[in-house]
Amino acid sequence: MSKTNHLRNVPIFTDLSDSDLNRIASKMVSRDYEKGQMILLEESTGETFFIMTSGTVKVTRLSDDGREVILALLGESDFFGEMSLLDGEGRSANIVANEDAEVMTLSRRDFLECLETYPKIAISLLEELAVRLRKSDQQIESLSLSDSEQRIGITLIRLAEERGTIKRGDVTVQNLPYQQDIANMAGTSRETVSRTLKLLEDKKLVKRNGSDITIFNFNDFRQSFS
Amino acid sequence: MSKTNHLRNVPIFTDLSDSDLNRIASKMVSRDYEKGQMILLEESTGETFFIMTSGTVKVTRLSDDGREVILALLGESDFFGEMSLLDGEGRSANIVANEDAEVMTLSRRDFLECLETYPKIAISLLEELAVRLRKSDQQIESLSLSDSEQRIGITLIRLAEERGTIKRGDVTVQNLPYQQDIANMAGTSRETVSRTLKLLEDKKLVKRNGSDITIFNFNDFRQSFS
DNA sequence: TAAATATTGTGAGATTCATCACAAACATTG
DNA sequence: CAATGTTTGTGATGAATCTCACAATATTTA
Repeated sequence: MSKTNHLRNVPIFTDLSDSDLNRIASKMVSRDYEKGQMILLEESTGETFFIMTSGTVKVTRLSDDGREVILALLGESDFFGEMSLLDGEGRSANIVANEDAEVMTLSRRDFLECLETYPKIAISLLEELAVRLRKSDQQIESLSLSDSEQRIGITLIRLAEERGTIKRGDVTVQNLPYQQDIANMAGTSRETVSRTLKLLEDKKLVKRNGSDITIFNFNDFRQSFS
Repeated sequence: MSKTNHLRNVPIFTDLSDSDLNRIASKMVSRDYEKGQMILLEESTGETFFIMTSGTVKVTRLSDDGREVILALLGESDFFGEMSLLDGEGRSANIVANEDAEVMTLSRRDFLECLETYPKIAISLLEELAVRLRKSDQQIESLSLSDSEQRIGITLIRLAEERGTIKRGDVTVQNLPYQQDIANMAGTSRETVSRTLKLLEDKKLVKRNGSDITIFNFNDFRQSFS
């Protein structure tokens, strides 16, 4: 797919004309990363805006003793790197390729110029940040109030909403992340994830099949873990 | 103080000329709220953008059984209500006047028009949302990784950074929130806050005086709770 | 395919912390 | 200044869940 076509799929660029898209695309550069490779490091100051064209990456924060919190999993058409471009602070998170990934990049200067030139992009970006902030707020609530079963349930819902496929009210997520990663998303331990997944299966709320999981009656499921 | 002068103090408006500020101010309406009064309710759809001119409010989420998570405490020149204006979703949080508060409001239509007309406002708003998102991410990390002492320490740091006064490396926060509110900010229980504050005092890291608290050697303190 | 490595499952014990139940201190109001 | 209501302090207890230690699978590599 051409660079322009990739851009067309990115929410913040959808409002633009073909010629504008081309203008922007011409300033972007492609880069490839292998699974496990660090794309952005905490502490480094941001000079680049990234848009994913394939693969997945995880956005994490690391504590001194090496424990990891996963803030988000991003896939095709998602973007990152905008935060430190916007507020000038250093990176707040690390980004690691979760599988082989391909991205397009825009320099700080071109990115900011883009915002000045196309107010619509700035507004779309505001919408996107509002959505992310809302999700963060929900996660803060869930971490503050819920027990581990709830938090793991909510994490499954997040995964299902982002990469699940629906079939008669049931949602299947293929290639569930490792339990350790789910634990790092849910703020719990790997062992607790193992036990809880089994518990959910015993309750007939989900069915596992290798690394796939099917959530039965997704709407009810979501309801009960609201 | 005039409406225009209030606006001048608000970060997202600082780049504007006097005449632009006046134009915007003329569209704003003042409102007063009494301590404890609900300003915004979860679930209601957002039609208004708010800028605080005096007092403080708390931004909360409530669980079904009435437990509360405090996402932020806002004071003069802070603003809120932009989230659901931007992404069209319902409110994600409640806003309650923590003490008598005075705000200026802008309608949805005028707010969005503002963004279109003054790209600089949109960019400033992006910066502000980036800052908030960064804080949320930090809080998610802290809730995921830290024990209650750490979380309470981090909460004290947040409070000190927002409303503390420095004196020879020590920072004093006057009028600390109630322990219940600190607990709701730190994701722990009121009793644990009580015990932990005493513990920090025993360790000579802080000193309490009625409802004031002084954090000794603030930089070290922040360091050790990073 | 065998061996090596990575991931998941599971029991047992230790630990943190929420909760309950009051007591003490502080503030507010008649 | 009682007295009434709020906020804070503190012990005891139990439940949730983390951690440790391995066993059992699954997956990858040689």
